Amino acid sequence: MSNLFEIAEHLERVMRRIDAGLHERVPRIDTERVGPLGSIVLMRLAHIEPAPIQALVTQMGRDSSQMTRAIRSLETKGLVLRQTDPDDRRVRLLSLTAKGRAFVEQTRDIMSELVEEILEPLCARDQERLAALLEKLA
Amino acid sequence: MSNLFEIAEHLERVMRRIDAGLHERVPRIDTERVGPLGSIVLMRLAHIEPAPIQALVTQMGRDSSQMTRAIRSLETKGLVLRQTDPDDRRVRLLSLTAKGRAFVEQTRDIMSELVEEILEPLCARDQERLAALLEKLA
DNA sequence: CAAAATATTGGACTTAGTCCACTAATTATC
DNA sequence: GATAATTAGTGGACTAAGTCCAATATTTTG
Repeated sequence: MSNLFEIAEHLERVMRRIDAGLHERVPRIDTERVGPLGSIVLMRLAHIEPAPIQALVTQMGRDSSQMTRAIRSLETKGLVLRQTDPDDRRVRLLSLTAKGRAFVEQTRDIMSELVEEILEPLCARDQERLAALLEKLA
Repeated sequence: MSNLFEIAEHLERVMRRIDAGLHERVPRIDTERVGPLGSIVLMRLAHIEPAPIQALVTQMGRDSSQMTRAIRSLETKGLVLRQTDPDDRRVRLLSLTAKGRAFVEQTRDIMSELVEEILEPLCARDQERLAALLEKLA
């Protein structure tokens, strides 16, 4: 495999563009001022809700005290609901509120817009090929 | 247009895997303890050396005082050379020392190894297709 | 009952990065 | 030749993010 590092470089460049694109969209995305961690938590939660805090901690590799604080902040902003799990009263099950769900939707829309911009140099068929390849990687 | 947000999600997942992979390789990569910014500066420099500090500041969108300090740190570690440009004695031209070049080589090797690991689910032909598509994006 | 797991709190700490103001040297401009 | 602009560096204040540690309360498991 001659050009593995070239692939790494291309990936890095694409990642940098995504980073930059997200950064300049922060004012439009982060209308609730939840910060980067808050956004990621909400996006993650949209996949796995209802989920115990512990699940977020391990899946995201964060510090549990950090996570507690991040979630409290999301809760006071009305984006997340914390309820004790009736089956195991030690755990708090997190779920998105309607407002939280709307936030995630909005974030997804803007991310789609960004991806569209980045994929612009590819024709529709190539875009689908790329999507298929990326899917295989996951 | 299959689903732009799905592509965004796949990209995000791949990026997370790269992040995680790099993170667990930090002890092997960052043998000179240059930190993440130092690494990026060296990698960037490998492309554009010899380059004035200003070029790094603008290309990387960093604070100039931060860059001055990062570069001084790299210089005292013997990874970078700072020489006044004879054509414009205001600017300092940065270049990699042999040690700096070795560091970049090592980093590239480890990144290649990581990319190889991530691309493992793809056959050789698909890997080449992916490389071609990513190249078009740049 | 003892041990383990979940969540939370408080505090100290590090790192990364930003922002600002200022100086010094050199070059460009009028 | 005086003045303005550019490049680089210094010092200091500041914020944000994240880590680490110790301790507690609650609940479940062995």
